[in-house]
Amino acid sequence: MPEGHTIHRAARDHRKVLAGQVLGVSSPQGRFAEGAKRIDGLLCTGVEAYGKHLIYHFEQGLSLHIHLGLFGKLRKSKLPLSEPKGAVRVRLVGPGHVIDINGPNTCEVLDEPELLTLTARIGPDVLRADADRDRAYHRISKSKAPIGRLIMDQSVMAGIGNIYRTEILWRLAIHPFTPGRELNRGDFDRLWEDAVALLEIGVWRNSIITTELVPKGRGRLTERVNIFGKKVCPKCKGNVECREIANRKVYLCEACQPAV
DNA sequence: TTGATTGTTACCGG
DNA sequence: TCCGGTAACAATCA
Repeated sequence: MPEGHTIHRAARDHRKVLAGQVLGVSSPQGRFAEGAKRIDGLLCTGVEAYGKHLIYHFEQGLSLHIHLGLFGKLRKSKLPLSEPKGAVRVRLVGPGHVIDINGPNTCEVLDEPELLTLTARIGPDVLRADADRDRAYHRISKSKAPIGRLIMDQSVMAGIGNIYRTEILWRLAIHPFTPGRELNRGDFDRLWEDAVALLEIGVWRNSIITTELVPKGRGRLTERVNIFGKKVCPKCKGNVECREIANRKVYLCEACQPAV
């Protein structure tokens, strides 16, 4: 489920619901390491996203670090408490709402130095105002690795996942196997700005939407993409190829995204 | 039961 | 040192 937009959306939402409140924190299906620092009954001082990592800040310099991985899910519901559904590893209980965190890849309490170590290894996040895009360009411009690998490398730039990778490169007519150092600054800036725009739409609509024409109206918002998982290129009607980069499927149109 | 999946990390060899 | 490949882990659904 989670690319960067999911996590940023949760951070913005959970901040409203939990920040400034003393939380009950439990682990119905135990996931905290034995001897982990306790955060239940502490004041939640903020919620923040760094790429796909979600950080709940608490008093005493402690924070809860969540990474949903491929399968994890967040579920918010109103009090009163209901039975946890599925593999709930952490349950955050505020004055009016409950956040259940199902099947996260990472779920740990960090102190300040540990949080610094974590954030230091996460690249500039396209959805963060403080992101330093020059840092991302610096890495990309020096690498011969395919751009399809680099933009999904969270230490190069954070937030893009497998679907956005395919969609962004198609929108910019960049072949996924293009070496990073072949991109000029203009290409990179367009790529960065398209990532920001698409992920912001994702946050707003709570769904991956990369097509230009999104039907208005109140219909249920489902995922709308151009070529991810498709057979026919919507632009040229040609064949969509499916290849692999970094062990994940990437789709491309050889006609619209010519190799360099 | 099998396979696939909007993710990450550790480890190994070139 | 860097880079690419592989395995492992996570949970759910068709």
